[in-house]
Amino acid sequence: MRRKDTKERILEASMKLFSEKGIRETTIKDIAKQVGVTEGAIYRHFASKDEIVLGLFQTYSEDFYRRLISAVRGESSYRERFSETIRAFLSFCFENPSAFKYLSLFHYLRAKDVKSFSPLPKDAILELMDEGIRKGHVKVKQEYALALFVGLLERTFLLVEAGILQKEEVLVEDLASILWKAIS
Amino acid sequence: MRRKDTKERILEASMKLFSEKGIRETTIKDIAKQVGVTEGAIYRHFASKDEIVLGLFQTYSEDFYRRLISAVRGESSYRERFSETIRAFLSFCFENPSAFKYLSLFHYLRAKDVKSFSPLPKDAILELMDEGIRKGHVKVKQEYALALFVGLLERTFLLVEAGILQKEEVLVEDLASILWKAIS
Amino acid sequence: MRRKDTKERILEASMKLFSEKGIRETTIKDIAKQVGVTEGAIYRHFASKDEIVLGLFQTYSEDFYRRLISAVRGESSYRERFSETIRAFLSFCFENPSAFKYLSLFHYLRAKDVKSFSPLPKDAILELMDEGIRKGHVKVKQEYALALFVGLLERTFLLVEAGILQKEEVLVEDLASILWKAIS
Amino acid sequence: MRRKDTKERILEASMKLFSEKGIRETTIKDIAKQVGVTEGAIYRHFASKDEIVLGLFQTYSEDFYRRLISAVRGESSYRERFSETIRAFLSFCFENPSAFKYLSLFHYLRAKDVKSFSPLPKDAILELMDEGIRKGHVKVKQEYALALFVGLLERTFLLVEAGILQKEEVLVEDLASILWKAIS
DNA sequence: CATGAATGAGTCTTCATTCAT
DNA sequence: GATGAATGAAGACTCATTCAT
Repeated sequence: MRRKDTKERILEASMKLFSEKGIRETTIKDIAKQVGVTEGAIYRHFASKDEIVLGLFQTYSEDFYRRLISAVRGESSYRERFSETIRAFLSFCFENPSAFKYLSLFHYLRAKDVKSFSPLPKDAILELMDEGIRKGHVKVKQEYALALFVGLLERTFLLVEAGILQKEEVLVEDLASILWKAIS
Repeated sequence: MRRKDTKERILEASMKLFSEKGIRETTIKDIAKQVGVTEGAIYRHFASKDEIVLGLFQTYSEDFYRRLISAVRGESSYRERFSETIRAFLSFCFENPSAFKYLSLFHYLRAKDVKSFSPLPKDAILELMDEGIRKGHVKVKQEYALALFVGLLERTFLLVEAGILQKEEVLVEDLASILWKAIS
Repeated sequence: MRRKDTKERILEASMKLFSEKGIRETTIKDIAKQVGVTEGAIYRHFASKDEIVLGLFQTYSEDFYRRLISAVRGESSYRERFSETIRAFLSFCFENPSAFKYLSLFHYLRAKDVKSFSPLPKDAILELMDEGIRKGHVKVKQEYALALFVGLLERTFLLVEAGILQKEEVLVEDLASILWKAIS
Repeated sequence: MRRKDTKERILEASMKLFSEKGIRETTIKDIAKQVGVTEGAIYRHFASKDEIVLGLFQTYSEDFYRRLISAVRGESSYRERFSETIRAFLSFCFENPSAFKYLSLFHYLRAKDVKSFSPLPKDAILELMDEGIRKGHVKVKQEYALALFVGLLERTFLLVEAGILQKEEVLVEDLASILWKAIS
């Protein structure tokens, strides 16, 4: 069982370590130790450290996008889907804090590489905002709407991570009504 | 020898490179080359790479705070100072894009070290929000107000940096009215 | 990989080079070349150069002490053990000239570090002298007895090393009778 | 006054630092700081660090030799000159502990360079022993006599330096009678 | 004479990657 | 599949020495 998915465990360990200490400051040896194997074993599953770094971004970026887009394209009313998307965003953050932090870090350090991935999570939000503008719900510039949406949720997550806000206190409905007010 | 203050030029070059490529991925050699000296020369001015890293954070973090707090503690009405603070925030970002990016990156990579610096830019924003809550202008939780304020402005800046938004299109008054609506 | 124990060979090469050229003037590269590996390989076996330096002192200091103390605590008469100890001293020197020189050098350069090691070779000699004083064989101050014993033997060894005296000419019994006369 | 003999002060500072920390581990900057000038100033007086290192050995080695040989070639009886030489040896050690330690260290680290200096202090002792053998006072091999003489005095000095023996307790006459007994 | 910034050749150390077992 | 010794290219840092002022 354990042995089965060494590859999976390498990815998990890497993401954890990358998000905690940074990519460059995490060594293959660190990852190997965390997984419980030796350095050489990593190379049986990945051709290079960068393959892990890139693979990780791809995997989690896609996952994040899929969760968001599925909320965005739901069946319910626009306002309900608006809330659902916020919920999906925060679920992802709180279920995988390392992953979310890793995605942010990757944006900072590998801005150029980000461009080769598509679709990105923000594309889901943009789709939601586009629809809102077309339907008249969103009255501010699309870019501001995106900046507000992502900015508020990311910062909220960071405040929780920093211990300034308790996860339990973060209410999707509060955030949804604040954002809704801001953009309409 | 070349020009007056090599030390100043080392700091500038470092900030530029750090914000572009990351701290760890910028070498002393890179910095030296950018400045036009050899590696050894760096060490006449700084005891270690980390002294540059930390010094840079201190310098710009203080500068950013000072600009913000001076807007926050201005003479005019609360609403005017609210706008002024946004203007101060964006001025800092657009005048020193590298510096702003560097500060963000530092938060990601050296979260623990950040705690030893005080006051931090966000303390100025918190002061503004506190006053707003006391005076009844701000009706959402202080943390959300902070998250909204910083989140929107940071994201707006990043969109400009990414070329998605033009700097000329960013109007302080638009952002101020969006934020004002969101928090009241 | 080459032969069985690279670690052992690193220690041997280091001691040889340290005793010939000095510690600081021996580089990791020198050691690696002597062993037939590259610099990086050294660090698989030792965390730092100083770990080699300290480890070497510990190993040979202990070995030297053990040989001496076993002669000091032998079964035979005091006078016989006196000779045996001289023999043990010189055996160590002539079997491991590098080691003996290294121990001396370490005393000169790292006097402070020496204090953290115990027991030291001189403790064996002191034990012998103590017994001699108690039993009335040794009539000079303990410190002079120690200085004479170690001083004569060390200098004799150095004269051999310098080619002034031939190893074959050094007779334990001659030295023993000289020392015996001097201290009684 | 002070400024006059910067050269002299460089030599003194160097010797002190070399004997305390080692030659390689003392930097030109260390020396400059101790003297109260900057690095560049050193090079106005000496062409290189090695010129200091070598010059220092020459100066003190000669001085030591001169003091010893003047005792050896005195007017009094052999036995008196024997004591005088011991007194001269210890005077040198206790007046310039750094110098004596430096001479020893130099022997360890630059054994090959030592050969190019002549006469060396030990030549004075050898002359004394030669005469003793010719006149029948010394009955042991010349090399042993040298080893005993130098070995005892050096070790005695080191015991004082290590705080094991008090300088006041070291009596020339005690040492002289011990040595005399040993070699006759 | 002195300063101190700068050079450049090293020195220790790290680490992604390879490979024989 | 896994191990872990070894490689080799870099990276941070040091320091004797030079030189413009």
